[in-house]
Amino acid sequence: MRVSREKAAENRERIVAAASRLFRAHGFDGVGVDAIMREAGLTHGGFYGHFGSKDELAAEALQEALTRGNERMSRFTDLDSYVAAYLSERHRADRAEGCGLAALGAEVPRASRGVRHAITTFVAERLERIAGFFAGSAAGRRKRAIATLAGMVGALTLARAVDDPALAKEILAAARDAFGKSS
Amino acid sequence: MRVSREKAAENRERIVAAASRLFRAHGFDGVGVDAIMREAGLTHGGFYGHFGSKDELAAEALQEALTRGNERMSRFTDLDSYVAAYLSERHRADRAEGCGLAALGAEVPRASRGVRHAITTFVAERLERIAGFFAGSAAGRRKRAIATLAGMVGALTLARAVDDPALAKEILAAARDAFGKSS
DNA sequence: TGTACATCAGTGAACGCGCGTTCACTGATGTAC
DNA sequence: TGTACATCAGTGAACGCGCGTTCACTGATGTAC
Repeated sequence: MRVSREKAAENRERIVAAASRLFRAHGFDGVGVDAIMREAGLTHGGFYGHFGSKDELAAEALQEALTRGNERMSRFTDLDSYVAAYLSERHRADRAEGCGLAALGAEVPRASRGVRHAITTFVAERLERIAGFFAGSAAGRRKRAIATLAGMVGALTLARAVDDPALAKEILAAARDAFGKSS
Repeated sequence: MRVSREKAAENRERIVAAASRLFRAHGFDGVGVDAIMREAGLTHGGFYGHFGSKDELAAEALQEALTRGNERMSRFTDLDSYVAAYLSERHRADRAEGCGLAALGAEVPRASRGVRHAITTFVAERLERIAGFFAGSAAGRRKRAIATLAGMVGALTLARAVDDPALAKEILAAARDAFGKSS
């Protein structure tokens, strides 16, 4: 059953969006092509009409997750609300729709070149964005931005890893307090 | 070929040690029972004489990695050298022998109960250890310990993820500077 | 201390299963007249 | 604008492969006398 070019392009986007969510929730190795295509409302056979390999999709899906993350965070104009949104209980609980860096960052070193490149570009962008929240010299703002991004990613990872809800909450609160102040 | 009880116990330890290294290097899903047993110098068939499942081994191997990590870090008596050792180029490059939390932390939320429990205990221990480096009220020291541990784990994750060596180096240096001061 | 036998750690073939990938086919879409 | 045919997005069966796990077997170790 052939489908209109418009519909095919829309299907492709749905595959990327489904992969983006499923990879963040279950890791690159934790989701098969089959599950991704089913989530997108298609059958697995059509996959290779859109992508050369699962790996190629992984790079594109992570890219998409990171871009969407940038868009979502762009509405915050001060460090405090920026960090509070990132280190929220809601973000902790929702890996599938959350930050791709926190969800997949640890898997990146063993992933393909495309995936690593997407992450590198994203980290550079994020650092520039966060540096903009600080005052002072360019070098000082950049160093503070690095410490802030590291603290955000690390705190979210810890809060998600731990199986004690009170400890998770405490980690998020302490990190919001430590990293949410630009002065 | 039966083997002495002593030798069998030693073999079991070698399996755990091999798994601990391979899981940290390639993730829980990235290594098979076969590869672990081969690394331990055995054949895969004997695996289920020692462990009930791969998952059971994963919990024990992570536990071992974290315990060894605590031992390795116990010789540092001040925050500066503690953080410098953790955020070193050497630690960045050697995932297999490095911190289990940084290597596998992101996979923990989707792992078994045993794995999550091991991580939680470890995080609690680490926080107490780091809090000991600070002065002031117990609550204040604890909050600083949380921010420090989050920053350490996040910075190592970022430095490993990025494919630009200069950026990786910059991240480690900035984080050492930000998190290595107890005053 | 020496012998006879039971035990059981480790071996390697085999299992079912799900994975990434391929392919012949279908039938609606796009195009040429 | 309408018809005839080529194109090609999507389907579903099939592929080889590696995975986690099982099992009959082996032969050195441990034990009972």
